Amino acid sequence: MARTPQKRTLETRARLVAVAQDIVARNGFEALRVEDVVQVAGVAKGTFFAHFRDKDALMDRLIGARLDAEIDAMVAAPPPRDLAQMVDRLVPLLTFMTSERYVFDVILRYSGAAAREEIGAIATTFGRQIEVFIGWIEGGDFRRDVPAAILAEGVQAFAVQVMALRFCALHGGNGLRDPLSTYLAAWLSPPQPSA
Amino acid sequence: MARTPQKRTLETRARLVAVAQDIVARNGFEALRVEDVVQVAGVAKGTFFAHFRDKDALMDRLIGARLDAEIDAMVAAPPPRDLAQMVDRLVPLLTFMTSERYVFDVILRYSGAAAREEIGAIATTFGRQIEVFIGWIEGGDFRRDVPAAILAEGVQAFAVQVMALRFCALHGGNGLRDPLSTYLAAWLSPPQPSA
DNA sequence: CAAGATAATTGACCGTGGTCAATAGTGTAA
DNA sequence: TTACACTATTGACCACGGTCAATTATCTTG
Repeated sequence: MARTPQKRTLETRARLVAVAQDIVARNGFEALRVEDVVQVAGVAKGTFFAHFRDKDALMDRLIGARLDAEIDAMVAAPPPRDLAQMVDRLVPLLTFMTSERYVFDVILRYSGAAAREEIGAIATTFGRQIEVFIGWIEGGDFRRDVPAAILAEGVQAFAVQVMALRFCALHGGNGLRDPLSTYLAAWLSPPQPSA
Repeated sequence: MARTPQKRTLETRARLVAVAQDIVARNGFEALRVEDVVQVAGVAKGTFFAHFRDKDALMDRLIGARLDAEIDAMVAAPPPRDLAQMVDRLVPLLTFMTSERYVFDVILRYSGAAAREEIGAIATTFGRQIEVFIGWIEGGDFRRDVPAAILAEGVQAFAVQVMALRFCALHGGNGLRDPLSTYLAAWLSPPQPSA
C-alpha cells in the first residue's frame, strides 16, 4: 500500500520543515507564509502542497512537536503530590499554548482528531496529556468518587477555559496560575469533612 | 463623539445583513462569501468593509443573534431543579453551536472579548450564559461549597469540552447529553454522604 | 440655493492560501 | 541501454478576504 518514498522526497520535506522552523523561530508562528517557506527552500509552491495537505498541516506538525517537548518535560519532572504542584507542572505547557493567539486557535481547532481524517500531531498530544493527568490523579491525594479518566478530561477542560480567559479583554491578562488553581481545587479536591 | 448615522447608511447595513442572513439560511454559515453578499445587495466590496471590520464581524453579529435567541428560550423555560433538567435546557444551545464546525470555531474565537477591542455579540452572549447558569445553580439542589460564579464558569468549560468532543473522530458523534451529564454530575452534585 | 465640510461608496488592486495539467525525474525490468 | 510506469516538481492560475485613493452623496451654514 504505502510505497517506499524516494530519497528526494524526504530531503524536500525535511528542507521545508527546517525552513519553516527557522521562520517561526525568528518571527513566530503567525508570521509564517507558505510563499516564504517555498522561496527560501527553493521549490515551487505546488511542491509544498504535495507534501502537506494545507498550511495547517504544517502548523499541526510544528506545534505538535513543541507540545510533545513540553509534555516530555512534564513527564520528566516528579509527579505532583498536590494541587499546587499540579498547577506548577501545567503552567509551562499552557504558557506555550498561549504564547500566540494564533497558536491557541490552531491548537483548539486540531485538539480533537478532525473527523474522518487521520489523527494529527496536536490531537495525539492531547491524548498524551490525558494519560499523564490520569497518572497524576491516581498517584496523588485527589478525590476518588469520580473515575480518574473523567477527572483528567476535566483538567483539560479547565485548562482550556483558563487559556481562553487569557485572551479575554474582560478578565485580561492575569496569570494562568490563580484561576487554574481555583478551578482545580473545586474539581479535584477530596470531599471535605467540614467546610 | 458619535455622529448621527445617515439614513442611507442604516439602509445599506440592513440590506447587507438581510442578504447575509438569507444566504446563511439557504447554505449555512460556512458557505457565506463576502463577494456574494455585496453582489446580491448591489453594493461594492469596499462598502461591506466600511460597515464591518471584517467578515468575522458580520459572523459575530449573525451568530450572536442566534445565540441570543437560544438563551432567550433557555430563560423562558422554567429553571432546572436538578441535573437532568439542566442538561435538557442546555442541549438546544449546544446543538446550535455545533451545527457547523465553522460556527463552533468562530464562537470559540470570539467567546472572549477580543483584547482591547469592543466586546462583540458572541462574547456578550457568553456573559449572559454565565448569569443564567448562576441563577440556575443558586436556585437548584447543587453543591454549595464553591461560589456559584465559579460553578457557572465550570459549566461553560464542560460545555465547550463536550462540543469539542463532538467533532472528534475518536469519541465520534455520540450525543451531547451523556457526556455532559457525566461531567456536570461530578462538578455540580452536592458532596455525597456515603459512596 | 451655493459652497464647503463631512460621510458613504466605489472598484481596481493586493496578499496569500490553494489547484492542477503539464513536465521532469526516478526506479525497474528486459 | 532503452522503454515504461510511477512519483515529484513546476508555475500559471484561481478564490476570496481585505485595502485605499478617488468619487459621489448628504448635511450644514450663510
